[in-house]
Amino acid sequence: MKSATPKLNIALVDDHNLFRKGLIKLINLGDTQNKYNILFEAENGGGLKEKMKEPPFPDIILMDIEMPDIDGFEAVDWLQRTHPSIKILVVSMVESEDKILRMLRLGVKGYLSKDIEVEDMHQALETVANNGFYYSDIATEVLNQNLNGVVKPSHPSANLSENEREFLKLVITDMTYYQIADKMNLSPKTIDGYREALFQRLKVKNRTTLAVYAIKHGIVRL
Amino acid sequence: MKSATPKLNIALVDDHNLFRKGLIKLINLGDTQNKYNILFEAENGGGLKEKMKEPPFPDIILMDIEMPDIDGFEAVDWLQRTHPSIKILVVSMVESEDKILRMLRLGVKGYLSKDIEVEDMHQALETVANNGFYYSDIATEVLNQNLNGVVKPSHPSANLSENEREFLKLVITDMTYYQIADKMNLSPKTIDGYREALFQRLKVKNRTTLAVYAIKHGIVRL
DNA sequence: GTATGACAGGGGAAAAATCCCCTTTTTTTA
DNA sequence: TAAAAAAAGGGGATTTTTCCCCTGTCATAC
Repeated sequence: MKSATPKLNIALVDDHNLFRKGLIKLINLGDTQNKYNILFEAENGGGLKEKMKEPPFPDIILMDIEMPDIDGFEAVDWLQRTHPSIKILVVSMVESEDKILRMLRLGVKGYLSKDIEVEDMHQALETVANNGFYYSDIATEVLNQNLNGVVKPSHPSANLSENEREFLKLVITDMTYYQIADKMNLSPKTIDGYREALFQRLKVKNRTTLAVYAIKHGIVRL
Repeated sequence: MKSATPKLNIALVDDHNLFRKGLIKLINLGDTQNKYNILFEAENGGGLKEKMKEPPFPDIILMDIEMPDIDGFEAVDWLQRTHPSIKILVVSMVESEDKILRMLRLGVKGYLSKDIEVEDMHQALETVANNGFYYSDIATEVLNQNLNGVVKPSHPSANLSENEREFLKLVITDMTYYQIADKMNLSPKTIDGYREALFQRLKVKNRTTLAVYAIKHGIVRL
């Protein structure tokens, strides 16, 4: 059977064979009109470049981010420069805002989390094939916040005094508050005041969670 | 068609829906004798515990390691204590020697990397179903090295008991030791013993530096 | 000028963490 | 299977942390 419109060629770039093979099954499952053709698979950006040396080229590429050697960012960047007409749909388990934003800025047509429903994946493929854009919830959110100049309700960790930062550096050590006071040439009671203020502002309940907060938010380095 | 032997019930524990669904397709693909039945899926250890509250129980569980909340290690530990007859086949992209070894020590029946061939996955399932063991290359290598007494100056954080790891996860929260004891169904005095032992082994002097150590050495995730 | 708020400091008590030394139970191993 | 080694638990004391309420100082805004 020969369809009027030629099939759409799809390529998969992901470093886990089991995931690629499963994804192929899922794509075919939803491809009731038999319009998709899996052109090739690659394990990483390097493998992709290899396959892209000569035609045929895919119309759509499903791309993971975390891969050995040449990762998704590099691969997408390279694709946009060398084959700008190819539509890229990112399929990744990465949920960090930074990385999502970076991918969107590179101009990908879609961003899917790996824990979406199969139907959503089909929908995304369909949309992208028709020159649309498809972002899963988490990516949409990130996008909106950044378009609307949501400068982010200034993180509480943004406005710390110098003394408070110094105090936090010492909080993650094995010094007692009394020793910290001594080192900072302040009264233990003043230190107690810093502690109390930080507990409230950063919404933590004890010294340990304060230390964890400081580390997690990069206020102190390990 | 009714087979003489009842079907083998399989459960999948992995936090990525797309991977689970793909894996199901791949399992069915190789199941020419139609002997496997996917009993349920779970997103993490918590979901697994939920499903394991009452029969029917699976015969084999395919388990990922990295999952939110209750991870693969905890889930396997729990399973071995509560349902020791269930066969566990780890399917993970984790390739760190430490973690592979830890899983093997927990007594899993098999260890598969996510980038194996589909046929190998079928083979592994078959082998485990028949009371065998199946380790993919990387796991076999790790196992051999350690059997041959390639000791490796093991980091003190390498040989922590499961209870100690669980304790460390709770140490970085705002729970008191009393609450931790309660949650782990142990006496506060036992928890105090864990604390003391870890202080000495990891050379730290208080709860805060213990938490910092655990974070710095990747024993707990933020 | 005075109010307001941020910063430094204090008293005192309750809660939690830390330490030291010891017993029982369970598991491993020789 | 007896001995040894972990693991679990306990008593009790000391130190540290946490909390609440309160005083003075200084600057800055009104």
